[in-house]
Amino acid sequence: MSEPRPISPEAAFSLATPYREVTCGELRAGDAGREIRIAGWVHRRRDYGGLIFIDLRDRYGLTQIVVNRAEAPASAAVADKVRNEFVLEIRGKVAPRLAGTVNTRLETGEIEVQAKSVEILSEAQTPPFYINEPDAPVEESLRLKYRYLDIRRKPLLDRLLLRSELVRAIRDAHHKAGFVEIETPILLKSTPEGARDFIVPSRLQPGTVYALPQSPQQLKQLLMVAGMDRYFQIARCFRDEDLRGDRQPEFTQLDLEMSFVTEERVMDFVEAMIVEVSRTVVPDRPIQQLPFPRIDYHDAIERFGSDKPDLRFGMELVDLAPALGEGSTGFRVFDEVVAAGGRIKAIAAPGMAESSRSQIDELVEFVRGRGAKGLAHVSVAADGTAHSPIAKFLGQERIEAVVREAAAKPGDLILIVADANHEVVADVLGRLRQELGLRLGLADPDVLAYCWVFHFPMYQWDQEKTRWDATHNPFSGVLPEDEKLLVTVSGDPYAPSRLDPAGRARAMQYDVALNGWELGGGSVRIHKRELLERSFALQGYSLEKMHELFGGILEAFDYGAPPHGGIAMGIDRWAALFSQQTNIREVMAFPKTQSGTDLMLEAPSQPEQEQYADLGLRFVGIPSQQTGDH
RNA sequence: GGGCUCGUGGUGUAGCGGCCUAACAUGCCAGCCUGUCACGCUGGAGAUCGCCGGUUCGAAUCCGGUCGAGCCCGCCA
Repeated sequence: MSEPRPISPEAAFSLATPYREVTCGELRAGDAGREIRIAGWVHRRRDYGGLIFIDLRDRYGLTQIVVNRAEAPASAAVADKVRNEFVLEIRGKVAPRLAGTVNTRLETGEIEVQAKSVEILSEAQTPPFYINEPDAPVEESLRLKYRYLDIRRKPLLDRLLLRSELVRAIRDAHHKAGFVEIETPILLKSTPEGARDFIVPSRLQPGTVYALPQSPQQLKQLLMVAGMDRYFQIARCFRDEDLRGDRQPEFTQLDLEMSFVTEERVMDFVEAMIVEVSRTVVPDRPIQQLPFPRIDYHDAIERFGSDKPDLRFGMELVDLAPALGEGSTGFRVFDEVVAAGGRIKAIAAPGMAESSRSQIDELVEFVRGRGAKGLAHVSVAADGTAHSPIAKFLGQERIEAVVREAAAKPGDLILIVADANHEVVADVLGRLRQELGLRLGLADPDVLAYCWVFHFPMYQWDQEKTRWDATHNPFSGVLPEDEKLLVTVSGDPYAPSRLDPAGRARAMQYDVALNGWELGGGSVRIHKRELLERSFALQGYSLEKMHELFGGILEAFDYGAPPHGGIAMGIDRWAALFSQQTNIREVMAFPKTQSGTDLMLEAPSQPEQEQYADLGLRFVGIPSQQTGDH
């Protein structure tokens, strides 16, 4: 302890270590003549007998080592044994490369290191896939099993570095804006709403469980009551639901909350933060529109069929009612939909008029798989004339009105969905629009098209449980002008019904979408106890149940809760979009498979009997096995 | 819970009822080579085709089941 510091703080912070003075990415022509030590992995070895080239790699780059058998026979003898992915420490002299042997594709290509000694720090087996050919395809399960090797490869390495920059930029922006970063517990209390919880049995309180947080929602609200004012966290979240390319059982959110704010104020900060982060992390990616478009939820559904519209291209949904006119359309399918109070909408897909029968059949399959009964189409030929299998029902006049209404140009294919349920129409056309937008190359992959979607409905009716279900967050506030709608037709606040005006209430809820992905969502919360109780009653919670589940936060609200609101953003999705990936596993160091297993660590695994015993648990089999026994 | 796709030397693919004693590329091993950088040349080893069962005179190839991976629906504020 009393010894003097061996090295200066500058040196301690530098990348130099006892094994290496320089990294494999930093030597330049100006370093010629230096005697250096360098360490890394063998990227590739080229043996000329009298001359052996070794490309030494670390995460900073690649440096060519030359071993000359005549000049350094001992080093050459070691180099003979060297194989790919061995870890070496080289001592040698930096030398400019001979004329004509400079490698312009390498940042360090002007120099090489003439080895004076080669030491093998670690030997390596032949890896199960190519590390030195980053573009070579490898089955993903193999990459997951040997994730530590995959991370050596440039593409995944670069994405993890970009993610690190993303998180750094997020932290910088928040600190600049006076936010405090606070960690919240991972062992929490189960909450009833939303996704299935991951459960952790308690040993100290046998028979009870913790739940892993689906998000730190309640805690951040408590921090607002605590006066923390501006809080943020890069928070790990857990949801025990089935997986997708953009969904992992554990994932990372930027979670933030602000006090004394309105919807506008939160969106203003978040938008400015997003812009700053984007310009820092991906300066070459243009942001399509500033300020971000703010789209009312109903408009988003009407125009794009989605609450997370991809605004990089148009192809908006068009209501065909005006074109089809009053009375019978002449087409039974449409007439029935109209009679049932449904909707008939369309999109005009540019350049698809010449689609073959089988291509159109494929689109019909696409929409049927998503709940539509069928898909009608009208093609607009190059000469502007419209052709359609349903022309014989509608008549050419109506077909031409459809073309006008859809603003279809020659070469376009108008795709029409009709359904009594207009959610189906919007959803199906929205998905079709997104799919075709990508297929037809209408979406510029470089552009970042952020937008806000706001004023979501507060509730959706849950027919099974006969209650209103919060569409996003049970604490979301209602628009002041809609507060009066939080009542029941029965007059009993604990007896909600489908006909309650609450179904029309709009929430102070906003989502931010990026290129067709939901990037984040948040709201201004209810901070008044009385209103919260009314909202929870509509959601089917008795006073008693409410206290059992949310007692802590309800009590906290009795001690002076400031108006507050915030947002949570998916870091994994953001990183994936920044690195042009459609799968968040590609921006996670150690992701799980679609069945939730970690192929590297072989998790989950069976616990020891002792562990069960400690917890007072016994495994009684999975539910389907149980029923199968009877 | 359901639908679809995939599973062939280390890796990526081809083969899709007999000509397969399984092909190609790359990797791997050995030898040669002093200016390569996806080095080159010569030679060699290496898979019974995820697993189980069935159909057939005959199965990598067809069928059923199963395991694993992926995509999607359901599910997921």
